[in-house]
Amino acid sequence: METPTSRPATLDDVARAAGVSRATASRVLGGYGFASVDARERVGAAADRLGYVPNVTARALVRGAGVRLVVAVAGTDAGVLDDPYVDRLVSAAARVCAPHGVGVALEWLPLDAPAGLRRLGDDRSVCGVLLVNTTARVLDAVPAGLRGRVVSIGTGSPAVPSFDVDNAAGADAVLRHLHAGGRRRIAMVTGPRWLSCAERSVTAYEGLMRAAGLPVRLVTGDFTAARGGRAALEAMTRWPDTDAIYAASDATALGVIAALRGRGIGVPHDVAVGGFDDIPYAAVSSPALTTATHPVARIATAAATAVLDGRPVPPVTAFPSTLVARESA
Amino acid sequence: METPTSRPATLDDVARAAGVSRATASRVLGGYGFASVDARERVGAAADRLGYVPNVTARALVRGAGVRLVVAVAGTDAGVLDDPYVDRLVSAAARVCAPHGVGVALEWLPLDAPAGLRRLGDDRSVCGVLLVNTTARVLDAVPAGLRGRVVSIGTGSPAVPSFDVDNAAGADAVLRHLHAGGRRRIAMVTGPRWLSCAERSVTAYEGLMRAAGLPVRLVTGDFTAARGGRAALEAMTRWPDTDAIYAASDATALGVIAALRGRGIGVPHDVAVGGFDDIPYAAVSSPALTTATHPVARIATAAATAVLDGRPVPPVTAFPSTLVARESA
DNA sequence: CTGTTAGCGCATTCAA
DNA sequence: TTGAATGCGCTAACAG
Repeated sequence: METPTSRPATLDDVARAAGVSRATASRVLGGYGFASVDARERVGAAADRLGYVPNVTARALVRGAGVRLVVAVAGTDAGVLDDPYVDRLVSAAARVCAPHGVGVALEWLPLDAPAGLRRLGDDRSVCGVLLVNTTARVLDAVPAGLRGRVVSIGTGSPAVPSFDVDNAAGADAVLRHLHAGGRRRIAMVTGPRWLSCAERSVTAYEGLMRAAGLPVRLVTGDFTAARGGRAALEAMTRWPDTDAIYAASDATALGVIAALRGRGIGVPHDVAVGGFDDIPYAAVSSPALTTATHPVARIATAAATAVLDGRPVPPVTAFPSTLVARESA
Repeated sequence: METPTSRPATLDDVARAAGVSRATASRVLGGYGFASVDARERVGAAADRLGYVPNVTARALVRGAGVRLVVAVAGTDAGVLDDPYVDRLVSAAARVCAPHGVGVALEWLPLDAPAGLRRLGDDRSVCGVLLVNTTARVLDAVPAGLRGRVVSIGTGSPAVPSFDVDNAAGADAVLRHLHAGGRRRIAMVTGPRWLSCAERSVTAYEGLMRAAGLPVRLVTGDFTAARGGRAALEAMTRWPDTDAIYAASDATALGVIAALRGRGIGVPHDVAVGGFDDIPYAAVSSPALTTATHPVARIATAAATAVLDGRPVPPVTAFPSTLVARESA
């Protein structure tokens, strides 16, 4: 805090003020290598007297490290970025990255042109990539240069470790709850069908229905409330005796409930509704939504931490999803 | 795409492959300065043959530019970061920053120790700061070194341009709607009282109530649904004849509605409820929420763009908020 | 334990 | 119009 109006202090300034060489200053400030107590003290004092802040850019350059973590969301159009789920991922990642001097960038990865990934691999300023909404095609397009610094929030591959919620278990829990409540004609509003991690809950649904000898009633959704509402109406038209709807996301479920209400169908009296995600509004909706947890922030935190640390990661890290029984089912 | 397994190409590689000097290659790739058509062609060809991607880190270092945009959220504790509003801001900023090679970091700024701002000002790797939830104290703590690269999402100051929604107009619109619907005993659940941008809607409320000769009934909230619910109960206890509640945020309003419902109070029949933000779930809640718009993503986009561009910015950029009349009022 | 020496990859003077 | 040289701020060998 010596000269408030001048330019920020550099390592050189600190070294000079402390009467040591730049290398020594670097060592004590960096915390590695040897340094006498005396040197340590003087450098430390000089540093905070001058208000020294290491220049992350220079450090990254010389170490060949990156300064950006890219969140790449695959999808048919840039609209996939307009999703509270993505917001939460990015925000959690940005929070983890901050203390490391790393920033987060958000990009859309065109589903049919995953070649954009090559660019990321060749960009030395990128310290890691978080892939979101992966497909087999996207995973195949991951360049070798990205190995070890790319993870998937969703389905993984041999080259791309996965960090994801256990969709199947979550779906299972909600569906069993529906069944335990006496529901026997359960329709499901899915997520986008191209999304492999969302397919896991569809698989769980189909498996459960078949095992119980119940009809399989699928309507395609896209995780949005608007589409959920339309899907619910479609389901009730095609199968009027439906007594429960399982939605692949809470947003979808809220849309389903709103549409049912609009049709004068009582929830849960006539039709029970279950969701997935346990978003904040699930607790205050009317009726309060029965759903399964989805620890989005924890997942993003773990994923970002993994690429920041750069240590080897198990091929798949599954985060449990547990039932939250409320009023809608 | 010459040698896929080797290290990413550098400017040197491109220059060598094109048979020109590094300086020339830099000029044509950077788009500035002169270069013969021939040189331009050869460098361009070499660049994309080698899959050259400029190293943002090196570029930033030499130009003295930053590589990170820091979103600093002021608050009493780190919990302020757990807010969908913050998520949206960060996400929108990360989207704008991506094409510039800039990443976004998210930090909590302790309300009583805004000295952390000095560190940001002295950090040469920080290209800009987005202040969120500002107070006078925080604004005063903005170091001179940050001038020109810091903006506020909320209240500003002579040194910190403001980008914010027109809270007063939004509050005004909802309150007038309530009044037009015949409500005369309108309570308000506020945001945190230390938050100056949230106080603007309180001021609007008080002004309107006084002008209409109506009672002022304030309960302090914190933008959350949980607190909104408790506040609603408190209001109905203190002033049982209350016929409308204006909440400073949609989350609060949803909490209010849930609490009222729990007490058997009909919305909007007994008590009308208005919110602010127009979050996605406002449209599908039951009853659908009457509220005013809050273009969070647009605000963050404009704010981030302003600091990235580095051009002078007007002291305050207000984003309009308009009424969305639905069922709750 | 410490200082000297080399760069990291790039933009930008200055001369040619 | 181009190339050679310089340095952004820092870390990592290396030699003292």
